[in-house]
Amino acid sequence: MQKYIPILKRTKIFAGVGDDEIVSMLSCLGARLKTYKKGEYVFRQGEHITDITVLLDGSLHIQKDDYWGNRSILGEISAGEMFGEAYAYDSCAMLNDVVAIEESVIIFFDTKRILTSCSNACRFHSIVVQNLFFAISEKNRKLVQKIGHMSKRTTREKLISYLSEQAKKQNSANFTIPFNRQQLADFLSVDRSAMSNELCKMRDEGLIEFEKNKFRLLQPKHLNLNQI
Amino acid sequence: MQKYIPILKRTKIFAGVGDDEIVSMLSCLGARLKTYKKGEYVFRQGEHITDITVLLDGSLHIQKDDYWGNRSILGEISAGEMFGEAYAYDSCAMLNDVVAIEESVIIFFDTKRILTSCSNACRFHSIVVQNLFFAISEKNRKLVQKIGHMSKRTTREKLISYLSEQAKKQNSANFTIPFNRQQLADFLSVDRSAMSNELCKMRDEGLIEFEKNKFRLLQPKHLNLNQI
DNA sequence: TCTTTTCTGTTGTAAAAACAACCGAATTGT
DNA sequence: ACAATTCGGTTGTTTTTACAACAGAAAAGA
Repeated sequence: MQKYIPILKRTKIFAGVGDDEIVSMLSCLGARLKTYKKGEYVFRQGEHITDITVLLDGSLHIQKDDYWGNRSILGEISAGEMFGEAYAYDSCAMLNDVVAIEESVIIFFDTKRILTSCSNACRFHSIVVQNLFFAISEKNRKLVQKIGHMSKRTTREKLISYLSEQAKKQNSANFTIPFNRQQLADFLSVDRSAMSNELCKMRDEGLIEFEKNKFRLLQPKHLNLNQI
Repeated sequence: MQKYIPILKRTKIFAGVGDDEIVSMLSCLGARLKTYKKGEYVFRQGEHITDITVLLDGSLHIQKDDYWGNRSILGEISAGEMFGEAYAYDSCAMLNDVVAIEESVIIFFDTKRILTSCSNACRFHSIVVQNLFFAISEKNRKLVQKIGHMSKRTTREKLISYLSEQAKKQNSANFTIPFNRQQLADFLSVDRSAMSNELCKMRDEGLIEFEKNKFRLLQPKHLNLNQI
């Protein structure tokens, strides 16, 4: 368990907690380690889980099968990431499979013991609860934003929605995005070439300028950026 | 404050907490009431909030303006619903406006006081923390599911994704959905008539049967529902 | 440096969706 | 019972997208 302290220290759930405190909290939180071989299932659809988990080593796929058996991969989890936290509740079943795509080490924390004040009242327990809350909140915000973009009807509107958000976030009409073209297309769930085409049309119409992943929004229609 | 106890009792955050306990917790959690006139802003884009809020009376719109000033309404909040909880964190700014669309009463809870064990250790504090966690988790799950549907390229795939999920959730190939056609189209972000058209094509091809909001999935390709 | 690979933009075509307009059935209200 | 409204389905047109194939530039690797 000791060797994973550096990884745990870098996770959101233990942000602001020192090495020593993490060690003493591992037992307090009822932490358990488990290793999975490549191809082994960590969670299965329909399963009821009660633990919050962090991937310490390896990588996982979140995948889903539809009624007709078609499989799709929803996302990848890499070391240090927390997962399953939204399902760590008795009355709800996992809706996806989680599968190890290489040998992986996972640490399990009993959700109840995290959420309930422990009897020996360890100092950092409330920090962990707050961290957990903030981590879920952040995931939540990102999901809402993504839906906001995806819900637009046309590729152009999706792009405008996304680029507007980035400009706001970076507080400037000039900004850098964390995606290349293919990644942005995947994020917005559109075809790359069609998106690239649309970006260029928008550039030709004088709406935006860009080079690589650096963008600039133009024509604010007499609006000050601060008003937005 | 007293008159809103019945509403609070029905909220997710106070599930399992009795009337008396709610009253005693209101001060413990630092609750504050505020009334908003029609059109008044509850939260503004860019604002940093520190409270978790519940709408006690009235209704609110969550809306967003893009860089060019186009406004879109992302959702409506009605009495008893919690909101803003994903933004109740110092380092993050509200990304949307929240506006009262009629006279509304809102209760504010200081997030820190909810997440930190209170000194007088009221019995139900940990229940509320758990409730809060479960409520956010549930929102999170719903968002992930929605993204799963929306990320499909065609209307047909979106429908299959959504209907598969419903079948799984209700554990039967026969199930009822909580939407009419327009609502389902809005949920999946597609055009109603196009979706209606696609549904009928799928019915003609023998994939599904439906009447009103009752659906049945057919042709499981030799798959048992339990395997999915 | 030269080769290979990745990234981005471009074009054309076929497929799909949005949009608009309409109709009949069902529902609601009076 | 009647009128008005909502709801779901249908059709045709226009717009948009996905898809495929390709090419030049940039980056990475040998």
